Amino acid sequence: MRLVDTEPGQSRYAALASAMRARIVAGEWPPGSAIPAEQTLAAEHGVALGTMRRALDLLAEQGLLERVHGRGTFVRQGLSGAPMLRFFRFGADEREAPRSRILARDVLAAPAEVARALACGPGEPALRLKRLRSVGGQPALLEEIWLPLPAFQALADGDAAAWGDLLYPLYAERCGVHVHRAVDTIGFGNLGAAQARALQLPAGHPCARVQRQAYDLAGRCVEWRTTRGDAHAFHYTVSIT
Amino acid sequence: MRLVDTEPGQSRYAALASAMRARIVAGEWPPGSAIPAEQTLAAEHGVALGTMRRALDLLAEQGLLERVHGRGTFVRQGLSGAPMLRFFRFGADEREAPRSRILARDVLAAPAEVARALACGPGEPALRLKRLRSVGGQPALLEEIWLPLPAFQALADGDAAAWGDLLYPLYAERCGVHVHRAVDTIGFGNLGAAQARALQLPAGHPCARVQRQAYDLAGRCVEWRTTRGDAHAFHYTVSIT
DNA sequence: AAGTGGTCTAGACCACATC
DNA sequence: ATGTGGTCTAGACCACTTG
Repeated sequence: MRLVDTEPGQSRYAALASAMRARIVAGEWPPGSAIPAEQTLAAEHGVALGTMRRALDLLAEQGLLERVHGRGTFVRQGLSGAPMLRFFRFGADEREAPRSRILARDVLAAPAEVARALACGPGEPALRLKRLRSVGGQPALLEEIWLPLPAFQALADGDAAAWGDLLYPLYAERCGVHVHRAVDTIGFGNLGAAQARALQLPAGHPCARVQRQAYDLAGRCVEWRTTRGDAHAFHYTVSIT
Repeated sequence: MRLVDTEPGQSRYAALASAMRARIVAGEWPPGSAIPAEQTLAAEHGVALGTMRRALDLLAEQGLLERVHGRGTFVRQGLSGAPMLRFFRFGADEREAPRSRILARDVLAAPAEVARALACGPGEPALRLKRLRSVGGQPALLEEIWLPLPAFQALADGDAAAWGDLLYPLYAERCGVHVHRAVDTIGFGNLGAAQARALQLPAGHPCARVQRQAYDLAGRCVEWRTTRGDAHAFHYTVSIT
């Protein structure tokens, strides 16, 4: 029977949740796989079923686990799509899948801000991508993406044209990196000359700027991205309570 | 003992939650007051304590109730502040409370879009406010606010200069309207000449536009508001999982 | 001390998915 | 049929708040 350190003031189920989180982050059950049944885990930790359920519910709320009635409890896969387009409304048919094209791929010294976020030494080499996303054949979003380098070496080589339209599944397949959480910071700016050209807009045109930092299960920042698109196409809804 | 219709496929606690929601919306316990103890409610409905707790937890998650250990369970007051400024970063000292000034107050026929949202007949009279919010003495946000009219008659009369800096507490005190939920839609645009003048910016300057619809406990739209501020001061962070 | 919500238990039974 | 998660019960005990 596994014992759990119970800090005073910490409830049993919270301690159990931490313990389970540690086992998941350590890779005991890889993303997408099922963890043992509630009964098994409860017995293993010597607690009542309800207490273990409470712990697992907590982790599910936090997005670490996914519970499926009748099938089991699973470690969540990475974020499915890259829902960058949810911030924009372009006239084109929404059902049509957006297309991606890699405009540039270079190994460069990361700027200070990027290096700090990615936790690689300042000036250390990183992989930089420039990417254009199109909707209905029209250029819509321009992205600049920084990836830390030993981890993403697999993307520095090979044919980028064969990558497909979604990056996160690619990260998972080719580099074993699962994006689990992301923080987007929205701001406003103006397009530089080259950026405007890529988006077929006049230079200096107003743009919405979304700066994203993406994290894996262990909380490491694994992607630093800036996305720009026509400010007039920007549209976002927030519900507050 | 109160009985609850249990639709097939609906769990007991969900049905209980609906029943409690109805009693709250009906005003059985006004905002800010405590509801009876869990034990009492459980007995009243003839269910186990755990089941009633589950129902109340659900309503708490939905923001309808607020649970306080040792004191009781309370019907939530309206949204505390009007956190419109969370969308912006102005240079001024953040600790300093923003100030408000009413620029105009008129009873007018509501435009079609507003009338539809407020569920008053198109062209029926409504109260329109124009309001300027300043931070550190500098004009920052310009607001246009529409309120449905029999309900807000108390604000059509009296001295608007004495209103103070927050509107939602005012709605509660003077009109008995509690704002419980709001939906903000963000976009970018350009300032008209008069708007720019009020904000001390050049005409045509880019602005962020936040369109808010606020709802009371019963789900009625009780406020329609558009807020504009310098697009370059706009700044918002979203976490996704 | 009394009343409130929060935690934990042990067990029964139900609903869903799979073989 | 079996195994999974979801619901519900009845009760004990703990932690926090108030008079």
